[in-house]
Amino acid sequence: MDKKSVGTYFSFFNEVAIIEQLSRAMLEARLPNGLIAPHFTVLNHLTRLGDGKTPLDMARAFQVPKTSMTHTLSGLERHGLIEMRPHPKDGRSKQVWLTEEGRKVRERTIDALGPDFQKIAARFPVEQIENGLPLLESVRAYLDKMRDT
Amino acid sequence: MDKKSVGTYFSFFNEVAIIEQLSRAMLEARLPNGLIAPHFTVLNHLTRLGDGKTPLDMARAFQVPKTSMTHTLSGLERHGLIEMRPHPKDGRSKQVWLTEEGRKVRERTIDALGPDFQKIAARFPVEQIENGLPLLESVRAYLDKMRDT
DNA sequence: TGAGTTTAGTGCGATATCGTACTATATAGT
DNA sequence: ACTATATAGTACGATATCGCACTAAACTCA
Repeated sequence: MDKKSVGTYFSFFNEVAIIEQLSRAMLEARLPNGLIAPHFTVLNHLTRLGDGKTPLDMARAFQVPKTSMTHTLSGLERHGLIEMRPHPKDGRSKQVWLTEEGRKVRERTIDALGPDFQKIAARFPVEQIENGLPLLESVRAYLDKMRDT
Repeated sequence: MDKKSVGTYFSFFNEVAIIEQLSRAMLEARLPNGLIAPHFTVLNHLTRLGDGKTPLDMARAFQVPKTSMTHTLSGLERHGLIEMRPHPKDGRSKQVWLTEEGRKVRERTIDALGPDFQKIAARFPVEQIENGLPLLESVRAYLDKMRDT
């Protein structure tokens, strides 16, 4: 592969990494003290897709090592935002449930992000973001597939 | 803003975060022991844009806290991949220079990534990635601008 | 030019990340 | 059913991240 092409792929992943850094900082500025992005991401995931998921489900969903997920969940539990219960069908596994407080924190955070999203929307209409999504989704899916081969 | 739009922006940043996670893992699998993605990113930046940059230059380029950059640079220095020199014009500042070994490690890593890029290129022709880049670049630039206002 | 302000970098501490190794349970193949 | 293998989760340790507080140098502007 020629150097210019390699450079293009590098640029792509580099931009992605910087946006990740900036958007994470933006989110964390709105989170209550002691919570960081991965905590919120879990709350949001469970709210949108339903709770009762297993830790491994979520490690896979975010593509983080399961050992990192254990740590994130223990933080959320310590803050009383989730509850861990044994899995009814699998003795090795657990289920993660949102508490009332967990739902509230998620909602309040989204509200707090309002002004930030307003600013972004003022510059990037939702259609433009929608147009960009399919490429990101397919790259993500492909990297995911690459990983377990 | 309606919920659906908020969801779209969230999805966008969520995809970005997952791609960041996966691409970082891909890179780190090819790095020599003891080096992680931020180390490589610095080596690559200095190679492409020229060394002699200050730590703060690079913290800004990657949008990481300067205290994180200090840590990353100390790791690179410990591995003998960069050299820190006092800044000739500014007594508060420093300059970061690549060592021969630093250039080699960067080059070898890029070579080692060859097969990964091949696979990616087989699914996503470089034109497709190029088409996606402008949106990412402008989102990055805008978030950057938002941050210091 | 001196006092106040800004900027570059670091020390430190709390917490996060993640690889390795482990335990317990489940599943598969015979 | 019995053994071998695979899977879910965690303990632990090395290192990374990043906020806060600090020092030293540079800049500002009256």
